Order: sequence, then structure tokens, then C-alpha cells
Amino acid sequence: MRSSARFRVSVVSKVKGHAQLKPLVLPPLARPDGMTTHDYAFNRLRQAIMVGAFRPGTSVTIRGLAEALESSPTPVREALRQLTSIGALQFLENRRIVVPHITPARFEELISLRIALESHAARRAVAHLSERQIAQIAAVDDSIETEIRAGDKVAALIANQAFHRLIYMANPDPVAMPLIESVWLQLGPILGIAMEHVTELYVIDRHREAIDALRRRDEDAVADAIAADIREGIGGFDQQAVARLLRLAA
Amino acid sequence: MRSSARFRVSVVSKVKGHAQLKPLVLPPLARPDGMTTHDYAFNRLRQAIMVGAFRPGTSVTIRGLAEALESSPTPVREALRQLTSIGALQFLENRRIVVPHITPARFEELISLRIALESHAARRAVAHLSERQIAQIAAVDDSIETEIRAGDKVAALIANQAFHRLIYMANPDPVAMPLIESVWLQLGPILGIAMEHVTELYVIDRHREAIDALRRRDEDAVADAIAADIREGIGGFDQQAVARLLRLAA
DNA sequence: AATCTCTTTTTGTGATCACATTTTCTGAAA
DNA sequence: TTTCAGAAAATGTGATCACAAAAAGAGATT
Repeated sequence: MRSSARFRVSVVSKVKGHAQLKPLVLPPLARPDGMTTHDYAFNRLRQAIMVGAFRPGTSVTIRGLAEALESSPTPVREALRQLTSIGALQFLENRRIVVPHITPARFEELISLRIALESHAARRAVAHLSERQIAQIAAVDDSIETEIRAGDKVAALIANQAFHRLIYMANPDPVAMPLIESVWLQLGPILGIAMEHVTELYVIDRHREAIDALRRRDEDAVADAIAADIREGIGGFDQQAVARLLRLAA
Repeated sequence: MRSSARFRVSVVSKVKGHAQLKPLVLPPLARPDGMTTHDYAFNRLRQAIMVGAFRPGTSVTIRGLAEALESSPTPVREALRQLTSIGALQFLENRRIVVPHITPARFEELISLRIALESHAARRAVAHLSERQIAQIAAVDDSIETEIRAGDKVAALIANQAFHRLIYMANPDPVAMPLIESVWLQLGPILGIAMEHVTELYVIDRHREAIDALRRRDEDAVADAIAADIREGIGGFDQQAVARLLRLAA
């Protein structure tokens, strides 16, 4: 097991037509022994995008990332290609690689897709959850509150994702999970903006509702709680506030 | 514009522990001018998997495909990596690349996911469909019937996908489409089995129902028709028959 | 200052090669 | 015939290089 330091990565960010170099921090990520370079690059970038480390419109270069990750273009390119397949990045026709822009309409589509996918996944998971797993989920929910009160937005976000993931992954064939994560990735860059402007996170009480419903094995109630949770916000970020920010950015 | 011939590709197919070489046909695909080698490989393989050209468990090699596509390992590897990202292929721990196996339970999950995703996508498309687009959809539906009567299973399948795609893509932000295609890809290999064993395709009448509902702009009715269409079968293949085949294969 | 043109640099693409691991093949022993 | 060990072949991985296209920069002109 080998953990890696926090790298500084130069990304080119277009501002008013001019390209300016801007230092950016890639969150660190442990690299299990035996993991291929490509896999490491993929996971590292994926996680970075998911927690909002990149702004929409940011462009990255293969060689730049290869240098930052201390490897070569080949595995990085593979990682970037995979990330485009799941909507996290976009290869433009001029061959530039950018973090996709998000319009208010697209944002709304993504949120409604999250609701459809996740309420479905939650429903399909209910029958497979043990009491012990539910207790673990409740524990993660507590940790979200802790992080929110501590003001650590990234940690709160990651814990919130863990909360949802633990529910959906109870299904022995969690075929919806990769699709859900794809949507999370596409929403990630907005979170970066939200984290800059939203100072106050709110504690999520739909989670308690969901946990209670899980204990009762009430599929409809679980699905409803998850849907409401998503509709109201993204892990402590108020949905309406985020949408407002988005309209300003556009 | 340059179209390519029909290649024979050798794939290694494990049967009862023994590996045997089996010739397989990759459906041809036009290669637009300027398309990168990687993109071409990706699209070609993707389409092949989607229409059931590969059996579950089939394993492919980078060099083998590179030779078949008359290119080199690098772009092929990128294509394969992308295909794994969307669930079409799987890199095992021993580094072999295989078409994923499908259990009856996973099949059922995928079908129910299709229903959730596609009824949602259909609903979100209704408001954006013009009369002209609906007419085009009806025309594609007619072509499905034509292909079914002609007994061309692959053509019927492709036309059926076009029918669904035309509906969902009416949404100006079709964020659900890539996810839906991911599910189609995961179901593709089963279709290859189904095409071998199912001799009789049936004509789909839920499509008429969906078209009528589209004309009335009745979102609920559209969603219901699509859900029923999927529940009953996959583009002319009876769902129960496919599930039965799957249990036999396992 | 703004615009245009030409040069330089950067960047994505794809082929090739070396390396380590895995698989397959070969042949001897049980 | 089966089993096992060692050799040979095949395969995924990642670094490097040459090439073409795109972007950035420099300098002259308006």
C-alpha cells in the first residue's frame, strides 16, 4: 500500500477568451499495490471530478496530467477516454479535452434523472438490506452531520455519496450503480461552484426518513424519501441555490 | 467516406474449460472521413456487441482486434477500455478481456432498469416532439414490421433501437440516452443467444400505442406503453422465452 | 491599440518496443 | 490416460517517438 502526496496540477482555464494558467489541487488517493497506472489515473481523476475539483469548461491536457501523475501519456489517455465514456469529460472536435459545461436545462435534466435512477435503485435494494447494513447506513448518516457541522464540505459530500451508495449496493446485482455514478460525475463540476458560494450547509433530514422506511421494509416510502432528498439538495447544498448559481454562471 | 469490408475475427470462446477458436463476423460499419482509429474501433465493436455478435463469456484480445481492424494495440486498447466503462466488456483480474456473463437475476435487473430509465426518458421527451418527428417514428415502426416479416433479426433489432432512440433523443438534453445505451449493450450478448434459438419474431403492437399517446401528448400513457413494450420483449423477442434460454445457459 | 501573418510551441494520435505476467504447449513420469 | 513441470508463445502494460493539427506567440502593418 502506497499513499501519494497532494499534487498541484496546472489546468488551462478559459476566461473571457484568454487562457490563463491556474493551479489546482487534485485530492490525494491511496494507490493499492498492484493497481495499474491507468487504473490509478482513472480513479484519481474520477474522484477529483466527482467532488467538484474541476470547474465546468476547464480543459486538461494528456501530457500535463501524465506529468502530475508521474507517468506517461498512454495510461492517462486511456483514463481520459474512459472518463468521457461516463460523461465526466468531453473530447471536443478540435481535440481539446474539457470538463463539460452545464446549462440550467441540463442541470434540471440531470437532477430528474438522478431521482428516477436512485429511487428505482433504492426500491430494488430494500429487500436485500440486513439490519446490520441499515445500522451502518445510519452511522454514515451521522458522519454526514458531523462533517456538515465541522464545515468540511468535501468530506460531507463524500459521506453523502457513501450513504446513497451503501443503500444501492445492497442489491446483489447493482447494475444501476455505475449509471448513477455517471450522473454524479456530471453534476460534480457544479458542486465545485456551489462549494465556493454556498457558505451554509444544511443537515439532511430526509435521510432519517429513508432509514426509518428501510427498517420497515417499505419500498415506496424509501423511494419517496430518496426522491425528496435529491429534489431538495445535493448533500447539504440547497438545490434552488445551486440552480440560481448556475443561471448566473451562464 | 470509406466503407470497410466484412472482417472475420477470431475470438477465443471458452466451452467447458477448453478454449476453442471460433470464427465470428463483425458487422461492417462505415468509417466517416477524419474519424480517428480509436473512434472507429470503439463504434465498430460497440455496434457489434449491441446487436449480439458476441456471446457472453467470449474473450477478445487487443492484438487480435488490432489486426482485424488493421491498426495497432494503442487505439484498440482505448476503445476496449471505453467499452468496459459502459459495461459492454469486462477486464478480469487476470487481465483477460471478456464479454460479461449474465445470470437470470442480472437479466431481470437490467430489464427493470430499462423500464425505469426508458419510461422516464420517454416522458421527458413528449413535450419536445414535433408532429413531423412523430411521423418519422411511425415510419421507423413500419420498417420494424417489414424486417420482422422478412425474418431479418439483426435489422429488426437495429430498427427497434432506432425507434426508441428517436423518441428519447427529442429531448434537447438527452442525458439519459448514454445510460440507456449502456443497458442495451449489457443486454446485447443475450440477444445473440436469442437470435440463435428464437425462430419466430412477433410484431410489436405496443409501439402503435406509444405513437398514439405521443400524438395526444399524454406523458403517462407514453411512459406506460414504453414500459409495457420492454416488459413484453426485446424488439420482437419474447421476454419470457429469452429468460428461459438464459436459465438453460446457466 | 487592433489585426493580420508567419513562426514556434504545444498537443492529440497512433505505431513500436521492452517488460512482466499469464496462458498454452510439450514431454516425461505416474 | 492422467498429471505435473518446464519451455515457449501469447498477452496486457506502459514508455517513447514521429507525425500532423491546433494553439500560442512574435512582429509587422494598418
